[in-house]
Amino acid sequence: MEDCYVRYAMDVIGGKWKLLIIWTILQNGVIRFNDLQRKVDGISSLMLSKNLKELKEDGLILRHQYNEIPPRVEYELSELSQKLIVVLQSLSEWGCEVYKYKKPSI
Amino acid sequence: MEDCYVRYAMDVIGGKWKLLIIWTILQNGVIRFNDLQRKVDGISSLMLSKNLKELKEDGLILRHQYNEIPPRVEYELSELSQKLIVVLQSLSEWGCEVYKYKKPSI
DNA sequence: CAGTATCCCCGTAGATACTG
DNA sequence: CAGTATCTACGGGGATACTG
Repeated sequence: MEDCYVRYAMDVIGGKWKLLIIWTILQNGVIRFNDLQRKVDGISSLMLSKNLKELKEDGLILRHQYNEIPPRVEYELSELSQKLIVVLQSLSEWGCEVYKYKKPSI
Repeated sequence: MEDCYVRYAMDVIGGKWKLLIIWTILQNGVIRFNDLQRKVDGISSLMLSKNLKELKEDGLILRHQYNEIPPRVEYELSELSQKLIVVLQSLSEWGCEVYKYKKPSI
């Protein structure tokens, strides 16, 4: 089935938070855990932690850990997720058309 | 937040079956309920019914009902979902890169 | 043929508390 | 600062049975 790579992509960027996290890192460049939590509105440290871990395992973000006190960990986008941005833009345009279809009254 | 149209798109094509259903209708053109169920591997009539209903409400498919005996209902893709195909192809290419990242051993 | 009604399971998301 | 452990809630997805 030819759509299985699409399914694969959806597995990796699906869920409630992942795209929001990627989007936030995109806008901020290198960013730390607590800064990220402040900017991704409403996310708990648990969810952020889980999602960052998965995104890292899927190769979408890079994690840099500095063994300092207090601890410092920085996150940034990988090349893979930067390629994703273009795709998301076209998906966004399509989503906009869906929106217009569903709200013709506005 | 600029990604909300993406979220909107994901809401509409998300879930386990929707892309599979769209893909199947794309390959078959106009198609009937039971034919669709046979070609979308593993789907129950309940799930197919639910998903077709939502896809229709979101403007992705067209439903033609003929009041015959036995009843005949045909489904086909709308223009909206045909525009989606191009986007899905680029998403599929990206998903393929993710796949290559995760399985460098193969 | 083309569905709907009902009940159930399990995985994702979240709240709370705690730690190196 | 940067997380993890534990428990709970909710909803998508599914099995089964039934119908115009």
